[in-house]
Order: sequence, then structure tokens, then C-alpha cells
Amino acid sequence: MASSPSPKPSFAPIKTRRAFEVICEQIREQLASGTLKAGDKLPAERELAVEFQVSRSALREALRSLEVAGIIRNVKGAKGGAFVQTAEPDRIVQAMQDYVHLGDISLGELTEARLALQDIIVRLACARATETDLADLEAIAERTKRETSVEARYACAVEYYAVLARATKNRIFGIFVDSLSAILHEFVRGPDYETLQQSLIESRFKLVRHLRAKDEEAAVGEMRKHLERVHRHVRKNSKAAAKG
Amino acid sequence: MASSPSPKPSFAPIKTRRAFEVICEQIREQLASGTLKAGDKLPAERELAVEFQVSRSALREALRSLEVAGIIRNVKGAKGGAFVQTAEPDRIVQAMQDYVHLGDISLGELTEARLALQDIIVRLACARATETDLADLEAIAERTKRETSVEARYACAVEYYAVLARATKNRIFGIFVDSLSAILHEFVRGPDYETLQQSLIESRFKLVRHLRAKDEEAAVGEMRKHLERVHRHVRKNSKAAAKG
DNA sequence: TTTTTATAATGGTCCGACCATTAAACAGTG
DNA sequence: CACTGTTTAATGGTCGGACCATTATAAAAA
Repeated sequence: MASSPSPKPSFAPIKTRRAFEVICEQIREQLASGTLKAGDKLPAERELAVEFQVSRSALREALRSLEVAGIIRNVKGAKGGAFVQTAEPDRIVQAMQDYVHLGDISLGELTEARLALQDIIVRLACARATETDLADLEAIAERTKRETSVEARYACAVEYYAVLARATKNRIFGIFVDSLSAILHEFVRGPDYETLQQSLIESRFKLVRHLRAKDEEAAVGEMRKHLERVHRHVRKNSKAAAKG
Repeated sequence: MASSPSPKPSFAPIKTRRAFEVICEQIREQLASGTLKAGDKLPAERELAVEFQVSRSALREALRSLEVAGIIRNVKGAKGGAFVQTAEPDRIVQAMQDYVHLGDISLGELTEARLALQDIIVRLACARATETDLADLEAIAERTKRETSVEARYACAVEYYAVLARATKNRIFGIFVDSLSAILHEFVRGPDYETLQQSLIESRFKLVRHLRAKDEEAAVGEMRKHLERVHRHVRKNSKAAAKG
């Protein structure tokens, strides 16, 4: 189609691709094409180095990159090696956290994104949550009541949101929620948080009731109230911290 | 062997932390605490190795990890070194792509997430898009018309979505959209795509008109139609590929 | 002043070695 | 045979030193 007389001088590709990048790329390709699957074991470093015709150091940098990316896991010892990992959203969360640190994302942005996201999730969960999902949510809310430490309760909250996202039967939402939870966590500090947590627990039970009744609007409303309360608390404390 | 009365039963920290991990952690700390900021330059590898009292190889694995995480950028040559990066969502996108590959996320999930996300974005953009944003969108749509290759047009589409997300004035949505675009890209193949692209261009102009008129429902409706058309195409082709 | 050429700093790569951990083969013991 | 401790080999982690390619700067030449 491109009968362009411009003979495509293609001066371009001077880009000195580094060895480890090429290696990463090739392994990622095998992953995308299905040649490599979760659970598979890569050859030993010394073998791979020969195969790729690079030094062990270069190969190691490639493997290290893949490990940091959450694609493989390096196991020491005999019968050890690089094993292709099952999907774990941890690295995505970490990447988002790094991004927020570097880019100075505001609390307002986070809250807005979270609010909009939970809106979708609650609606979908309303339609799709199984009784098991709902029971799980209740169990977590119950457990939150029994927990005493602030941290343990926060962990429960994160789990609650994760299970709620799972109820949508769409893992993408789970990733988004996990990421936002992790980032928000850094903001959640300061006094009165214990008191706040107490009041949030009831809200979680209410939400489950609305979901069970498939009352979409009520559920969404409850979640909005919930999140806005959290936001007000966090904003108050981060302002106080900024002043102090 | 250990016949010592072992006066310290604290069994604790068997965890063999690897050298590069500790280094990464320390650098990340300085980043979170603000000691290191975007634009800063780290000492040379050889110096850092001395400072951390590790070999240059170990230090390099740490730097490589940070680079892959998008935190630093390594520059060659005199006056080169490791520079703390400004926030770039590329790594998040990559992480999500890896996750999808490993976790076998379905096209249905992707489309659903994308639809829901664009719903939010269009509504927010409707309220917040500046005239500059709208002009940018139009310019991209215009450019798409002039482009001839499928790939170039796809790149335009990605940019269009990115600018649209930017119009929400919330960078979080930009990350989400970029990620989904990158992942969807792998599905977008097959025949008739050129024809489809043609028909999509008009839709983009329509959307801008709706946004300019601040007609939220019309804008959302246009976007839904748009995305569902893409979905049908992609689904058809991936089914065909699966059968073949 | 401008251009060209050395120089030195720096990341990228390679090599070869040794250490720590681990699983499996082996040997000893009851 | 069953159990236990030991040796062995495979493997990732680390080390140190070397050389290459690139790059900005300083020095030299025009």
C-alpha cells in the first residue's frame, strides 16, 4: 500500500539495545505466545547464558528484571532455578505506588478515582455477587469488629474491598482496587482513625444487605457515603500534617 | 554443632535478604522520604558499590531493578549515571500486560473494564475538558484520517484515548486507560480492521461534538457504541483465530 | 574563533572464581 | 528394612578485575 517514493531511509534503529533487554523481550515473547506458562522452569543461568551467547552477568540482569517484574521467581539450590510465576498483581501495585511517589499524585485524584471505581464495582457486584461472596464479605466485616489494632483493621478493609471487587467476576477491577488501596494506605494515619474505623464497620454490613437485596442505588449510595467519610478524615489529617 | 547454650532463643531473622534487595530498599526509602527527588543523580556505580560495600555486580542488579521499576534511568558516557526519573506510567502498563499474560485474562473482562472506565472518563471529561483538550482530540482525529497504515492509526487511537483521559484532570484514569490500550492492542488483528478503523474515525469527531456541547448522555452513548463495535470486531477475529 | 583530537568518566559486558543453599544420592547404624 | 547422618552436585548470589562503547569536556590545531 505504501508506495511512498520516500525510500524509507530508515536511519532510525541506531538504538543500542542492551543485551539484557533483548533477552527479556525474547522470554516475554515466549510468555505471550504461550510457549512459556506459569509453573514452567527456565534452564539454569549458566545454560541460558550459553544459549543466548551472553555472559552470565548480562543474563542475570535480565532474569533480575523479570523477577522484579513478577514474571519469574528465582529459587536457590539444587533443583532450583527460575520458575515462571502465577499472576500476582503485587508488582502492579508496587509500580503504581512508585508512580504516585514520583509524580506527586494528589489525594483528591486518588479519592475521585476510587469513588468512581467503587461505583462501577458495587453495581456489578450487585448483579453478580454469589451468596459465597456475600458471606465472605460479612465474615470479613465480623472479623474487623473483633480486631483491635488499627493495622489489622486496615488489612481487613483492604480484604473487604478486594473480595467486593472479586464479586464482579472481573479481575481487572481487582487490580485497580488493590493498587488504590495500597496507595491510600500511606495516607491513612493520624488520630481519630480508630474511632472512624469503628463507624465504618456498620457501613460494611449495610452494604452487604443492599447487595443481597440487589438494591443497586442504595448500595452505591452507601459506598459513596462510606468513601467520602474516609476521604474527609484523611484530608483533615494530611492537612494537619502539612501544617505541622 | 551449636553446642552453645544459645542464650538468645530469638529464632527470628533467618530471612536471607539479598544484597541488591537491601540496596533497592534503601534507595526507595530515600525516595519516599524526599531525600531523593526526580532529576537527582546518583553517584557512579563504582562509587556506590564502595559506599554500600558490595561488588559492582550486586549494585548493578539493584540499579537494574530500579530501572525496570521505572524509578531511575541509566545514562551512558561521561556525566552519565543513574538519574531519578519523573513519573512515567510505562512500567505500570508493562506490569499489567505481564499480569494479563500470566493470568489469562479474557477479552470479555478487558472490554467490560474498558467500557466502564470510559463511561466515567467521558462524564468527567464532559465537565472538565478545556477547549485545548477538545482541539487536541479533533487534531488527533484529523491526523488519523490522513494516516494510512493500520499501526499508525492504532497509535492515533491510543493517543486519542490518552488525551481524553487527560481531560479528566486525573492522572489515575490515564494510567488505567493506557494499560488497557496496550493490552487490547495485542488482540487487535485480523482482516477488516482497516475498514473498521475508517468507520471509527467519524465516531471520534461525534464524541468531541457531544463533549463540546456538554451533552453527557450523548457522549457516553457514542463511546459505548464505539467500544462495542471494536469489541465485536476483536471477538470475531479472536474466535476465528482460535478455530483456525 | 572554530574545528578537530585526545582524555577521562561512566555504563554495558565479559570472565572466572568462590560462597551458601538445597535436594538427592550415599553410607552408616540400629 | 527403616532411619539417620553425610557427602555430593547443582544452582543462585556475590565478588573482583578486565575491557569495550559512548559521551562530555578539555586540549590542541586550524
